[in-house]
Amino acid sequence: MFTIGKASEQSGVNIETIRYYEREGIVPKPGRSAGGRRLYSSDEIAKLRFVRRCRDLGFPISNIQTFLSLTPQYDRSCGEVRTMAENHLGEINAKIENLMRLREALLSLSKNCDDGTADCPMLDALMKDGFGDGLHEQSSC
Amino acid sequence: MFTIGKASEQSGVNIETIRYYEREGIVPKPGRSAGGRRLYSSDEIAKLRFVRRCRDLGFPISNIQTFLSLTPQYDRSCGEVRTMAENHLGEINAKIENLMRLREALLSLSKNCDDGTADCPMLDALMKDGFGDGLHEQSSC
DNA sequence: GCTTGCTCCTGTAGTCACTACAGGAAGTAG
DNA sequence: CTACTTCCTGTAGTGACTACAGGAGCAAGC
Repeated sequence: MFTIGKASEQSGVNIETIRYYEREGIVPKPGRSAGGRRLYSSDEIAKLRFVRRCRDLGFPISNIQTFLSLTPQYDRSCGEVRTMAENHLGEINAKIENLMRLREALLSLSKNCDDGTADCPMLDALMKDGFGDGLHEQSSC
Repeated sequence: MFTIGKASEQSGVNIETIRYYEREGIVPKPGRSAGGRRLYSSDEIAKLRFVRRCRDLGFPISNIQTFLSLTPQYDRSCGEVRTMAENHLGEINAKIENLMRLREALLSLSKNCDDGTADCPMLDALMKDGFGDGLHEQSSC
């Protein structure tokens, strides 16, 4: 059994975050030592690691809770997991697309700054009417 | 002069968000009508629109506050704006890269789900040791 | 046995950029 | 005058943590 510090080290989850996960019921409450300290088994640490990896992959906690509730009956879970992963992939793709459009917009704004005149063309353009409205709607390009 | 509803419509900033910007000192307090309602000039609405566009471009509020403080003396601002825009571009590029790596990881995880066996290989892999640790460090690929 | 220093405890508040809601007042149209 | 809409203030909630205050447990050295 490991204290929270070791569990944090081994799982890669911050100590404060572990306590937060416990408070929120995302991971089960661990046992305690005589002095009241949390004690984690290797399985519990593996669960923390699992949560961290899912978070690293960008899954929201709500998804991870579903994952954790599914894991005992693996045989049913695969379809659900796949659906959630696909939804998540869709969101990631949308985010990438948005960021790339945003990058283009920024580049086109800031390259004008090279001309050395007194005014800043970038702020100018942002102040004017009509630029960049509807940046996040897919109709305009 | 326009009420907050019209200002919201014309600037594209939510009513609650306008009040939030005022509370936080991001935009100056507008005048009030006899009955105590906020009244916005076209200039103030333009400022709100400017804030929204910058937010759409992903700038944090702190940057936008700098932009707004710079705009009166345009002649000095261009360099600073460009620096901030370039920093911001760097962050956007990093985000895009991370998301793309993340997409690859997810794809490679979820495509195994096709094989129709009872266990979910995706959750399996995430539970195991060694997968995906250091996803967000740039050393690993 | 005692001190030092580290780790841990609880509980609360702060982060970012909003968003939502409750309970009431002002303004407008018929 | 009534009904309806818009607005007001103030507070709390969102997601996923992070930080801090003030105190307690624990191990090692003297």
